[in-house]
Amino acid sequence: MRITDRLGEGVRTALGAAGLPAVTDLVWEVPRQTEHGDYATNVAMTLARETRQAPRKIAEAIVRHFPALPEVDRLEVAGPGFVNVFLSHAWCASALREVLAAGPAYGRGDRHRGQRARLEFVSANPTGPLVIVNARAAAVGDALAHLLRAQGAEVTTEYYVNDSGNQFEALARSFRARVLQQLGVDEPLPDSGYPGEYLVDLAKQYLAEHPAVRRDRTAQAQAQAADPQALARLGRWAVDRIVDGQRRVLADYGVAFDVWTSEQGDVRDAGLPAQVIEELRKRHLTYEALEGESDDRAPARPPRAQPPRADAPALWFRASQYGDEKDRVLRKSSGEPTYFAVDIAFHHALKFADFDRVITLIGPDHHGYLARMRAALQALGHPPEAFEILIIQLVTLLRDGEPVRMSKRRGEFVLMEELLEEVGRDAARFTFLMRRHDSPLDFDLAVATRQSADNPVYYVQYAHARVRSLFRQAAEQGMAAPPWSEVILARLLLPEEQQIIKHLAQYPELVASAARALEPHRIAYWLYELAGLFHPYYKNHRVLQPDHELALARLALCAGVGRVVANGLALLGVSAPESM
RNA sequence: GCCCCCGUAGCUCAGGUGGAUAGAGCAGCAGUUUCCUAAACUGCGUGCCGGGUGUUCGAGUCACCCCGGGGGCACCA
Repeated sequence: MRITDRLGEGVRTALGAAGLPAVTDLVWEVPRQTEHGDYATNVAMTLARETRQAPRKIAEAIVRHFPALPEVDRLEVAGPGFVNVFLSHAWCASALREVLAAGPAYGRGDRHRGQRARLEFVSANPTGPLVIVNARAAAVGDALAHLLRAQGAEVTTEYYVNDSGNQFEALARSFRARVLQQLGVDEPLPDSGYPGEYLVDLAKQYLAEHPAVRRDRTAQAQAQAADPQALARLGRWAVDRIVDGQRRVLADYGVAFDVWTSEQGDVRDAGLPAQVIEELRKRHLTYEALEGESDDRAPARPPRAQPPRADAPALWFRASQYGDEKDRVLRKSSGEPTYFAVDIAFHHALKFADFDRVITLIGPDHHGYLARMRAALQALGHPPEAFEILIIQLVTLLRDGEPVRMSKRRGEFVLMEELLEEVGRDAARFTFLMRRHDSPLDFDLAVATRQSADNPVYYVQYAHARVRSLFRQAAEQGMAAPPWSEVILARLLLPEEQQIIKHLAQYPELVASAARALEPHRIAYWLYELAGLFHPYYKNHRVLQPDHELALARLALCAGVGRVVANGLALLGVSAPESM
């Protein structure tokens, strides 16, 4: 039973005994200052209005009638009417025992048991290698998957490959130009093409694998003639290689996706867009119109945004009925479904097919898309809260304090694999997870490399390594640790020791709240705090020492710290080294 | 013009679902090693929490307005 539940029972008992009304939601918080106890509740303040009594009087009544519990040392009334609870040494001992008994399972819970969540992240366009911001999304997404699973959710991670549409075509044309260039043809890159060097390498590889093409002037001519079939095949070949490369880099990063969904193969070829358009039409949520006819408000838009005039009508979705600022096109006048329609189909027919929760990590440049997506899904009967979007903010890469300009269009970017090579997987992940995912991040490569020893990740990992080292040392001294249940934890009386145990005891609640809020960075911060408690303790108090009983008790404490550090780092996808 | 996000110490950032006297790292300065790993430890902080109004017993946190920064606003994806 959680200590807060136990304390809650005590308060309820006290309220009853004092003749005060019962409360439904009882909030316990950990005060910022230790003088304010280990836990505090504001219940007296919330009851003040209803009972027309002074908060402090109510708090005093609660304290007076609070039952004697072995977990509780004493209670105090403080400030405007807080009830502060100070926990006992006995409780600390049992809390540590719980950590040691649970082991790797410590921190797991069932808050999200029974929930089936589909979690999509990274989903970079298959037009080039992964870059830095993809590494950030991968770190956050993977940690979220771990977090939700730790709370009992069934999570399927998904990578969506946009292997269709304009960008795919631009890629295919660029690749064809590179292949032709390799064949000695003077072929320029298309205007909106991808200039990166990786396509040159891929072109070489392609020709090496297809010696016939190199010799066959017909094939060359065919490619030049822009046969759509041949171009599509060529593009497909390039995209497959590029996606393979992305998959490899992610695997090196420790991120493996459960599902790789292809926009072309799984959504378009399956005919899902037409189905979903039909479904919306049946609900009378569509209409045909030329540009502008639909919109009586005619919002003043920047002149350059004028779309080309179409002479055939397009099919529109009444998104404005569901909170979007205007209606949106589902089917272009050309008869092609828009990306929006394809995406609705993807969400409605695939993502929501077997899942009750859909979480998608996107870049800030896509956030304008959220309103229309939410509108469409709501129109199709999905509750709006089931569709969650997390914005992964941009990473500004610095080198010696100077921003590194990145643009896929210009072919200038720092690759994810270069980042991993330079700063390492653990440091990269932890750095990303030390920030809120929705706030922009400055990442100075030079600093991260040069001062790698100052990186918080090493501070945390070192706490684990120290514990492991301690146990190696203990073993050498012939001090085999007995079952922890036999160790006299009551010997842990130092304030530092009590404080560390209390910190450890908060871990399960922390995991639950980080999972609920979808904020893995809370784990990283908490681990950093734990290391900040442990290192000074280790420095100032000898663990392995003549007092055998005390040595064992301290070993048990260190085992608990090491255990929870390992558990927490595992949630973040960061390793817990045996030694450093 | 409309919408979204951000604004906390010199810098980078934390500040559960509103709680008590707002924190950490870095940078800077001064120290610690006969001692389980110095990737460590100890000490040094005068912040109109961008500004204003409001809600509340209580606002860095919630609402509205303003200022400043970023992003978005296609029959592109």
